This record gives sequence, C-alpha cells and structure tokens, in this order.
Amino acid sequence: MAIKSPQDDFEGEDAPATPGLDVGRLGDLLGFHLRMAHVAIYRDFAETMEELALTQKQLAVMELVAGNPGASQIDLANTLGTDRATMMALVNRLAARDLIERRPSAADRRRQELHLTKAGRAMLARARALIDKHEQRFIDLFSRDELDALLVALKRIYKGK
Amino acid sequence: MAIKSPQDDFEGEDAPATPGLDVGRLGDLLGFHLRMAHVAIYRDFAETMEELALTQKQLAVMELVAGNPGASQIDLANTLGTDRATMMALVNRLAARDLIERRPSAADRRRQELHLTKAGRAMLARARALIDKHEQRFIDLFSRDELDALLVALKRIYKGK
DNA sequence: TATTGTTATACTCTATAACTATA
DNA sequence: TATAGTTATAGAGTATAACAATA
Repeated sequence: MAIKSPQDDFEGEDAPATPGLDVGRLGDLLGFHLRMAHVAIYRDFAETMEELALTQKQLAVMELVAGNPGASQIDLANTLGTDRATMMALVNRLAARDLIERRPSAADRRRQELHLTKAGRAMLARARALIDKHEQRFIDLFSRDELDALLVALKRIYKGK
Repeated sequence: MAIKSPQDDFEGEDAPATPGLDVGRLGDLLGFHLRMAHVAIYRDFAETMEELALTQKQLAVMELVAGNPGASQIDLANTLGTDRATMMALVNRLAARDLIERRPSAADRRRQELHLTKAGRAMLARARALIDKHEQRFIDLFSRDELDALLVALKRIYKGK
C-alpha cells in the first residue's frame, strides 16, 4: 500500500517504455514492477539466445548440472523452486536435444544422476559468451553500489530474509 | 555423489531458502536473481488469490481496464509488454468469466472498448484486499529507503533507463 | 498501406494427481 | 511410510503467422 505515486514517472524527457495507459494502482505494487523487470530481461534473454534456442530456465538447469554433476531432478527442482513434474518436462526437453543425460544411480536405484553430454558442454560454453553480453546491457544501468544493493534486495525476497 | 547434503545449508545466518545445490555462475547473473524473486512473489500471489482464481497478469489487465475504461486490447498489450495474440487470449478468459466485456467503438469500428462488468468490479474489490496482505509480506522485508531504491532500480530495468 | 481484432497453431511452463519402484 | 521418477492431464502464457474489416 501507498508505495509511491505512479505519476512521478511520467515527467520530462524519459517517456516510459510502456506508453499509453495509466497503470493506476499497479504502480504501487512491488510485484508489478518486479514482473515488468523480469519480462524485460526475459525477452532480451530470449532474443540473445535465439540462435541457441535456450530459455532462462533451461540454461539454469544446464549451469546447475555443470556445477553439480550427478545431481537429481529433485535437487534441481528444489534449488529452482519448481516441482518434480515441471523439472521432469524441462529435463526431458534437454535430454531430447542430447544436451543432458540421465545415468542410473548405483547408490540409490530410485535416482537418476544428471550429467551434461559433450554437446551440452559445448552448448553451455557458447551460451555463456552470449549471456555475458546480455547481462552487460542491464548491469550498465547501475553503479557498482546500486547493483550490489539490488542483488541483496532480490535475494532477500526469494530467501525470505 | 558429492552433491551436498541439503541440511548443511541451514547453519549460519544466511541460510538459503533454496537449499541443495551450488548455483555457481548463476549467482553472478542479475537475471537469475530477478527470476527467483519473481517466482517467489508469483507463487505467493497465486496462493493468496487461489480463492479468486486470478493470476498476476489477469489482475493487471483488470486494474488497467478499471483505470482506463474503454481501452483497447492493443493499449493493454503495449502497456504490459506483450503482443496482440497473447492479450487476446487473456481478455478472452476474463470475458468468458464475465469479468470484462467488449463494446464496439463508435469512433473506430476496428476497435473494441474494454470495460469491467459489475461482477468484474466486485471481483477487483475483493482482489485488492487480498493483494494488500500479499504485498505487505514482502514490503516488510525492507526499510522505506531500501524499498524506494528497489523500485527505482526495477523501473530502470524495464524502462531502459 | 497500416492498424485492430481475430483465429489457428505450437511450444513452454506450471501444477496436480496418481502410479511404480525403491528406500 | 516416504522418496524419486514417471506419466497423464489441464490450464496459462508466449509467439508467429495469416486473414478480414477498417482507417
């Protein structure tokens, strides 16, 4: 409630990137601005990764598997805040593209250990180069201190303090 | 399998809400933390609005129509950063639930002016009360200054400066 | 020609539930 | 009993392409 008056944003030369309507009460919602910012980065990410056809979530899975070889789907789901079925679908798509492979665990035969394939490692290397440029476009909007403060705030939101 | 026992993460003060894996390079990406924060708020929103069965996006459309009676689907799409077809599907769902209605424009017969129905206005009133509580849970994580800085940063991201 | 709404299509993501095999 | 994977199902969102009516 009562975060800030939305009209403040419509003055001077920096015309809003989202023209047209008065956002009204939406402008007072943290969730609204967070979603708009997320969409902006999501779309830039999608354009940047178009040639590789990788989504944010798919890349996150590949990075996690790269950094935690042998992780299970449950591990990934818990870390990324989704459920088993969603992660199953995600891994299925990556496995179908031969970027990730499942290997049965010897220790616990219910588990499948996930690993990047050779193609997956190559894809990840290409993706990282593209992502650096994508990130830079947004990082450049902030000073070092501003960026640090922003990251701390975002972490607080999803870690619940 | 050398992943890491999830329990290990719950000592010390900054215990992650997403235990388990080492996020590795993801932890350096603004986009990653933005998405995680968005997911956290999205899920809390979904739980909060479960009884009304309204999503973030549906609520955004209803608020915009409430604040801009007679707006067109194109207006909404431009403001929320989606395309015509996506907005069409969104408005169709709300219209099917009798929350929004389309009225042909007299001035421009290509346009349909959007308005909330009586049921839509009642639904919006109930939604606003629920949303206040939902927002408060996250706002309470920050001081006034921290929150202002966060909102400024988020707007900068999606307004491109 | 450009714009608005519309339809069709397809893919991704999300979520729930239920089943299986293991533990 | 609980857990990991799996399958089925459904709804929501996203995006592209094409068409008709209108400007």
